[in-house]
Amino acid sequence: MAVTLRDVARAAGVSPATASRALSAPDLVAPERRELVQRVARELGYRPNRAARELITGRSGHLCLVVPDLENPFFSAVAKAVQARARGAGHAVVVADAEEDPLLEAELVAQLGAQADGVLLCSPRMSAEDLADVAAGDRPVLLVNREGAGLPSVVVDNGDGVRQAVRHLRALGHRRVAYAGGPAGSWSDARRRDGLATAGVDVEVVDLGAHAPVFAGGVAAADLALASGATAVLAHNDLVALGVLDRLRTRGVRVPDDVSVVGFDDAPVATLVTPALTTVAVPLARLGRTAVDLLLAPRDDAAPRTVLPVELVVRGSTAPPPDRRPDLVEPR
Amino acid sequence: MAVTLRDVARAAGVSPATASRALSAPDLVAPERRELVQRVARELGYRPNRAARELITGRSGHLCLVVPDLENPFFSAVAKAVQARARGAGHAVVVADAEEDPLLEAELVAQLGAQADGVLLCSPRMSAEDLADVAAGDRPVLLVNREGAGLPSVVVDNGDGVRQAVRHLRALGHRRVAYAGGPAGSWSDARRRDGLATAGVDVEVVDLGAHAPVFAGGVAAADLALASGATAVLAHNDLVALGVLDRLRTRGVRVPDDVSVVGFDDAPVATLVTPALTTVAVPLARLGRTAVDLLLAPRDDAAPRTVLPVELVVRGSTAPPPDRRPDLVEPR
DNA sequence: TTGAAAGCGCTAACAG
DNA sequence: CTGTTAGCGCTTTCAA
Repeated sequence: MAVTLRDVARAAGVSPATASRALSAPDLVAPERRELVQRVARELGYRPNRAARELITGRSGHLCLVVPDLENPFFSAVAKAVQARARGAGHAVVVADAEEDPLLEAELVAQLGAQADGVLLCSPRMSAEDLADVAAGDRPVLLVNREGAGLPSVVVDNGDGVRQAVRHLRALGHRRVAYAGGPAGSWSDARRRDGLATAGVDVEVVDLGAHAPVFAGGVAAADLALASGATAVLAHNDLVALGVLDRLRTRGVRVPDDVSVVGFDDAPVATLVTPALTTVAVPLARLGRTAVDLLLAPRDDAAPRTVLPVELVVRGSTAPPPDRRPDLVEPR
Repeated sequence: MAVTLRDVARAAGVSPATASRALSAPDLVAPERRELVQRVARELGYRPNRAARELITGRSGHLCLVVPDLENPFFSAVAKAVQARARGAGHAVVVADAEEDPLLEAELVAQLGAQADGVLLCSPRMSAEDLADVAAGDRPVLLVNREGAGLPSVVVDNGDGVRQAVRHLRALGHRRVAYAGGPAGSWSDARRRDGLATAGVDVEVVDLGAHAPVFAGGVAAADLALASGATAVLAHNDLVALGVLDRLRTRGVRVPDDVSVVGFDDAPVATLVTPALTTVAVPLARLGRTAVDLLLAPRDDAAPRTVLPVELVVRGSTAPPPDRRPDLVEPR
């Protein structure tokens, strides 16, 4: 059997209450007894029983993180940061993968969130109604990469991101840009479309429709992009951009000579390919850290809506369009 | 306040004991009362308090998964599978990222593992001694991608993997292959070196030394590989292989025309690049699922040591070496 | 088959 | 500042 607080108290010659206080609220105990208890606890290898503590305090020491897909580098980056920050704050993290399924997502939140000190909902795919239901619970919930239901949130400036991307392409001389959008219900995708509509530069944007936020989605989008006559493709995220890149290459289209490609997120994969991806860098680690800080902070005022800045990173996948490069040997 | 078992019992007109049994051990309750209680519980939205249950049963309903780096696609793939399988078995998963740090790893296992129903240690970097300490605890521990300390384990056939890779290269005509190894303490890396030594084919293997199991490690290894005069590089994993690919390209070396590259794992990134990576496919999801099954299975016999098969997947990054391709326009 | 009662390990009043 | 007491929500003897 494990060492209990009673064992420590007995060995230190104090009552269980004093032992408890010496470890959990040191200020309430006389210095010498406090240190005695702490020393004894250490020597005995005492580890508080979380279940017992939770039963009375109502706090489990667990945070719950729900993501649509752990294998997506965006989410694994956030998960890593969340996990690290939570550990620093004395919390363990229960991670749940919703498999891009809105229903499973809602169920996971209900199940796992119930016994957690707080829930981090990352890019939730669930409907606004389900989100409102989630928000109605008593435990704190924080949205990452989505806003809504009056819940506190951390997002990035999606509109500014696409604006930076489009301006970059316009500066290179592109006048017709295709947008390979993300999944239908994606909140961030909607924000990016808004940004596109208000980019304020003389660029025609062709909407390629919704695509799964993965490599295969990009492959499908590439053909549409080519058919659209656009000279540049802005992808929902880096994975999609990579799919575009791959398909273009398969079809004999050179990047960036013939077509430019821009990603979003700056996930680690962005620099794993050639040409390296020009992309809108999202502060992934900061997103995760901020989420934990906000979730754990005392909720004094109204639900805070935090917006983190993004920054275009120009790499090898963007260049002037063919018609702007008369120096090319074979312009077509 | 949440709905408690007492509430359910009262509403159903039975004692708390009966209500408890109706939900946790249905066989012990008369059919009609059982169904009454279950219906009332459902209607009231009753959710058992895990802490209270754990306090008495000793089971938390949590598994603990410790990985060296959540952002490494190998581990995120395993984590995803573990999480899915655990959910199916009614368990939540606490995920911890040890940041490739053996000390932090040991600490995490001690902290988080203590109150979990079982611990999944994936590719642990810790010393054999620390591993033995971990094994000495009372809760079940299962090793993934490592064997040792008399603990049950699930691994893949590393030796067979490198053997398949080397035979493939030999068949293409390569006679000098460089091995870009993984981190110094890596168990799987040691197994692969063993496999290399006993590949049983007429191939000279050049050891490039230890490298971080990430992109940057491969970049460093590429220069060594070039200097070694090898015509093919076998990398510790796909990330390293991608680093090799990138550096070779930067230095003007064509893959696979001048040098062939083989990865290990077949992580999703393997098909995201051009040329797509020839690699030893590891059944990542199966690894995770098997780990959960074994951890949760009643430990009847001695610690099982499961070995999963691997399979070489030939893609575009391997081809005959230059001297075997006299048809090339520019052999050098 | 059911209920009463005890208690898991810990913390939070409440006195002293 | 410290000890006594009670009890968190649940399961599990033990009797009935």
